[in-house]
Amino acid sequence: MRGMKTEAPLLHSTPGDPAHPPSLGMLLNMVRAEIVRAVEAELAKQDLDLSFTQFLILKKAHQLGAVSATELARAVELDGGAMTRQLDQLERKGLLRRTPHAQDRRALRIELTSAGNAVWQNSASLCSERVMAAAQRSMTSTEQARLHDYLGRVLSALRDKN
Amino acid sequence: MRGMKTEAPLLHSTPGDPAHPPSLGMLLNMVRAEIVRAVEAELAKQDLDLSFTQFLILKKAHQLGAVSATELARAVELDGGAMTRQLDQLERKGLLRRTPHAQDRRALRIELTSAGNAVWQNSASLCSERVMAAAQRSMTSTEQARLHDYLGRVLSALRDKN
DNA sequence: AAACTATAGTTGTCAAGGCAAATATGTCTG
DNA sequence: CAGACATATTTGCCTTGACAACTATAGTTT
Repeated sequence: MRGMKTEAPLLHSTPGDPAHPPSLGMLLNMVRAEIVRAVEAELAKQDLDLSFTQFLILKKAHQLGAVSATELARAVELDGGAMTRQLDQLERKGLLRRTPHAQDRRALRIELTSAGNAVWQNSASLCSERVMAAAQRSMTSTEQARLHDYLGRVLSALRDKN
Repeated sequence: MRGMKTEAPLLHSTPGDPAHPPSLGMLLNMVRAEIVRAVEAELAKQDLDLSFTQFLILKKAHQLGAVSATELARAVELDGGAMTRQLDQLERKGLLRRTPHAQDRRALRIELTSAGNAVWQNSASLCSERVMAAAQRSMTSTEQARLHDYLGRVLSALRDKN
């Protein structure tokens, strides 16, 4: 069972060892990393100084309208503490604002500023559209739907485990 | 009920969100996060003090046999500096060892110890098998193959972009 | 062989995210 | 109503991973 094959597997490995095809988990990791990288590259090309996380926050803030910080955090799957700090940055950039929540004095109301809306609609959203189009261009729309469906099923299978 | 503070922090799947189904990128993120969480939970249940990254390093070290640190880093898609520190930890735990490479005095030869091999074969590998089985249990083997295929195609589409 | 250039590994630095504690406020129960 | 408990946000602490600088060694060129 020991790795007693021919000596010197040591130099020059090209990404993609034929003997060990990437597992599902590895593939997910790689695809996700590639998407993040591509989106950030597109954002930089538009001279937008936004991390992928910040991009997601803008996206959700635009989708959801006025929400609390916690709701936003859940929407982008980010820890509450991390969200506070990202909101600090985005507020400093003038892209969103925190206002007190009318009914709940613990909570905030997070809202895109007009600048934030403009950045989203005129630049940032297009960046992700380009990347996602590139990502899915090798699949028919049927296949795209299937991929989506499979991932959703994998997710429920994992979450329903207990 | 008393004193029960934190349950699963960010794993709420907000059911009331029909207007904005998760995008492909978001789905990938969620599935990956769920797999990482599940594998780490399984590892902890076996009293293995291993992070997901360390789990991956063991896996690849077992798959590849004796390799250089750089090759291992590429195999798990980890930065070289981060790899150094993970190797420090795994060596301290007695799971692998660094020996000088015979032909290249810059390089190392990373090898699982017998303890490392035992941990992998008797515990750690089974953890991921359980998780991956759970993840894929809702799909037929045809569908599993298709999912794998689609992800591979998405990956090449993104990488061949330039 | 000397001079470049590339590569392996280590280390320092930094930003990001997770977790826990703290604070303020809301909600429920007896 | 009082007290217990839950929730929203912030902050501190810690770990991780990316990136860059550095050292040592290989390989290549002249």
